[in-house]
Amino acid sequence: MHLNAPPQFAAPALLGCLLVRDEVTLRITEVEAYGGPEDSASHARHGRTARNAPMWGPPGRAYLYFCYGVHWMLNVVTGPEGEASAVLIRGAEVMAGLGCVLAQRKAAKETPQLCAGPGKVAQALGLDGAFDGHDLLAPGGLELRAGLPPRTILTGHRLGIGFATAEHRARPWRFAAGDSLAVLQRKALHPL
DNA sequence: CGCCGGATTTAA
DNA sequence: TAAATCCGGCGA
Repeated sequence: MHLNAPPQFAAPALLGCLLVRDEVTLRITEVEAYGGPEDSASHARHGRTARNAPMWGPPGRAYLYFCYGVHWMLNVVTGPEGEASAVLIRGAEVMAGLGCVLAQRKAAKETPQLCAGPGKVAQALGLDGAFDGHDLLAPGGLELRAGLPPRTILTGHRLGIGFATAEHRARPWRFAAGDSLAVLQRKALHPL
């Protein structure tokens, strides 16, 4: 993991890494990079505020926020402390604790899309605002660990952004594991 | 202080 | 295709 790097470099490095909480272990399959004030789609676009403060913090911390009044979104803070950037965890596969995940997700059985989507990932891990700012590299609570990196990586544009500026098209912001089906709109991605 | 709209999910 | 359902940030 190279978290002390710009988000577009840290993002693909997070693919295959593990998110562990109690008996649940998820393997990250899809991520999306977000930058600082210069990134018009980032929460940091209006500068530092109470909500996005974790984005300016040291890498390896969690940044969680409530979206659409419905779902929590998990980000891994990247880049050097003092600069804002983070990587949204968009999808994952269940490696352990399937029973817990099914209960959290209120699902009857496992499917490739069980944890495909940022809201689903946080729900599967039972996360909420209490984990905002949590140190993912320290033991306890929610942990980020090295895992099995994908053999190939897919890349493409961001999802859910209602506009597409030249900056957004200039380079890829979304990355996914080529060996996984836990990826939304996989057809929109292409090999790195 | 009130309004607008969003890094989404699910069900109809 | 729309509803669910909050709150951050901006304009007044």
